[in-house]
Amino acid sequence: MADAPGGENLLYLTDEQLRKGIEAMFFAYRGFTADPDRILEGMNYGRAHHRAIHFIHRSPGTTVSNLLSILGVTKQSLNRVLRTLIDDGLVRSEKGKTDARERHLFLTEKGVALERELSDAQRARMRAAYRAAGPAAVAGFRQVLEAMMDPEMRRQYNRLKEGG
Amino acid sequence: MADAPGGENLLYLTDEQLRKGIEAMFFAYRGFTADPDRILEGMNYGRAHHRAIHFIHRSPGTTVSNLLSILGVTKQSLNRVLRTLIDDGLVRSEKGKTDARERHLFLTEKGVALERELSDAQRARMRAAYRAAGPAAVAGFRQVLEAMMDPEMRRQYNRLKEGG
DNA sequence: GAATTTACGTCAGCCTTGTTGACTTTCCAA
DNA sequence: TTGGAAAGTCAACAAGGCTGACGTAAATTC
Repeated sequence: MADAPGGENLLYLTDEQLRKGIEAMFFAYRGFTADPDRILEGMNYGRAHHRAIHFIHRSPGTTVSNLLSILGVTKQSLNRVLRTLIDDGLVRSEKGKTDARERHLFLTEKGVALERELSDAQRARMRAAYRAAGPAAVAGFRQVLEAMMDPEMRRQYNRLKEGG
Repeated sequence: MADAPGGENLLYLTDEQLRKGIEAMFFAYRGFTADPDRILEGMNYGRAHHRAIHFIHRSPGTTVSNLLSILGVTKQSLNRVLRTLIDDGLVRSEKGKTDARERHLFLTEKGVALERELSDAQRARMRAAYRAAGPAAVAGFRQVLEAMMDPEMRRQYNRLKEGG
């Protein structure tokens, strides 16, 4: 075993190890989205709707611009999705009280029901994976993912974490 | 601390922990693809081209149908991407010797160069994340991702692992 | 009070990347 | 020799990104 000058074993940083990690991310993300995708297909919604629903559920009353910065898309793109969700009665949009330019977003009962269905499916897979891997692996999993984020995204992620 | 009947602490399986994992996957995947996306933007290619290039590099001489099953898209979708890569001289397609129906795919020098550029960027981020998290965390990371895959994808992933 | 900025919505058009369906060509194997 | 598999192609369509331009209402600043 070749150790680094500092004494730390760096075999886990070889290109081969990194490539395995890259491929693991690719295949795992497919699994990660597979169940919600299956539920949404055929009901006129897609992954974009799922993301909006998730974060509105997560932060009820969030504004459009806040959602924009979390999702990292243009307002035109988000608006198209939000429009259908509002028209279909899954999301409610409320004019702000202190700042009437803002729109605060909430899930309706119907929206909550779909969110539940989607997140139940996604959590079930996550739970199975967590259970199979064990608590120590889960801690490592989260550490690596967090380190992989762009700083701005890490801020968003941590802001959500605190809030929850 | 509430332990499970079996004596195992299951706090890491709470809905809250699972939700954090879900959000971590979402934000981390954005970071994961950000650097290659940046390189590809403006040069007529997208993530689909990156994926094709990656797996052709990974398994030189792979057939179209093998690539299809790895990427999980339709042949029409893959063909469009492959067409532009072949036309632009990044990929070479060779009629099979033992089975002439098959097309074996290889990267040209130009293709290898782009693959290198893309994977260098992606590996750099991965390496930074791995280094920040440490070897134990990396092992856990890979364990959880592997457990999250669909069985068929896990087979693909492991086949690639052995090969490499 | 007027001008500017901010938050949001919307129209129009474009691109990538996914889909289905229909069809042809090539070639292996029964 | 014929059926079926592998590959490629054409056409059409949808989701969901993007840019640019424009409008409106409300807040802020000058």
